[in-house]
Amino acid sequence: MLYESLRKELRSRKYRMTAQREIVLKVFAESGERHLGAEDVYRKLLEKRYRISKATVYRTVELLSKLGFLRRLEFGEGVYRYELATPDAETVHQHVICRNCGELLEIDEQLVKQLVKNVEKQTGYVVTDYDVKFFGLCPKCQSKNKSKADESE
Amino acid sequence: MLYESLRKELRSRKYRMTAQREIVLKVFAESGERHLGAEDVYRKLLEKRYRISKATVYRTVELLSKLGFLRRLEFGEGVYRYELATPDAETVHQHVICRNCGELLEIDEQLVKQLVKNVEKQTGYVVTDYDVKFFGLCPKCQSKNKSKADESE
DNA sequence: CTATCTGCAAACGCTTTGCAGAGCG
DNA sequence: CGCTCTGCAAAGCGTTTGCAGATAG
Repeated sequence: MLYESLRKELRSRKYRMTAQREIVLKVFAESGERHLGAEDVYRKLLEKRYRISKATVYRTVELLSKLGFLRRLEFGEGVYRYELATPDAETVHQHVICRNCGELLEIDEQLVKQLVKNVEKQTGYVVTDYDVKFFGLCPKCQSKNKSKADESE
Repeated sequence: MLYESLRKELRSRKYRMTAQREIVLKVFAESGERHLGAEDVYRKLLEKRYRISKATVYRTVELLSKLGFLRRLEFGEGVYRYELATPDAETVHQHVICRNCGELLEIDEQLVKQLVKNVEKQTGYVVTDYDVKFFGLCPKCQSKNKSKADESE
């Protein structure tokens, strides 16, 4: 299971398995929320009475990303967020974000895949990963908001 | 010209035209580099012996974005960058970024436009803007790097 | 055992804020 | 002249780092 493969991956790269690393990974595995910042993880651990230092959380989250257990995201808030990277399923998700209410919707990966192909062809790059975000108004806010769009941003 | 339209836009929104605002805009208009962080702008001003406070630079850059003279970008470095938003030409650009050497290439906007259409259709959102980044290896680094891909990130 | 990892606290870099004085309109 | 803007310095926030002691293997 997950922690076993963490152990294996760590060993194969000459890192050590520690309680802290397992616990941090567990936060992601068990958390309902999907996009956690390092700071969020730290707070969650405090709530659960785990005594892991903030520095370790930051280091761990980065390590877990490097190992492929987490994926680093970014929504232009000035914070890095992370989520569980389930390597089996295709769970990369690109988003449409409502500028008004903040609603966040995933978009069909297939649409993006197509684009990636074309980009590779056009640029000669090998694309290993990507980050696609669309901003706009969700259907709900389209009907509501005709006026206050100006002062808000 | 540019500073005139800045003056107008400011007045129409009840802001004032100040030397600082013009100067900051000029930095973008005259700078060769395209993606400047607020901190970069501040340093450039220091070099040129302009005595504008950092706080003003931050405030100005934000204001200029709000007014549509600048556009805020973001490349996952934990810094906001800005560029001149030339409203006439279609200068939105999406990028392919090399994970190895950092080279940054623009990709054809048309490719992305297509995707936007589909996303709107599928989600019901009105997409006002977007942010599309691809990461991978540029042709040069593809040939060079067969080995050190691991430790680097 | 010893190299890696952790905790702590301090440092960091970017960004924001409060306030008193400067200056645009 | 009044209201906005600026400069300054301090604080804020997320993140990183140096170091001594703890711990995995």
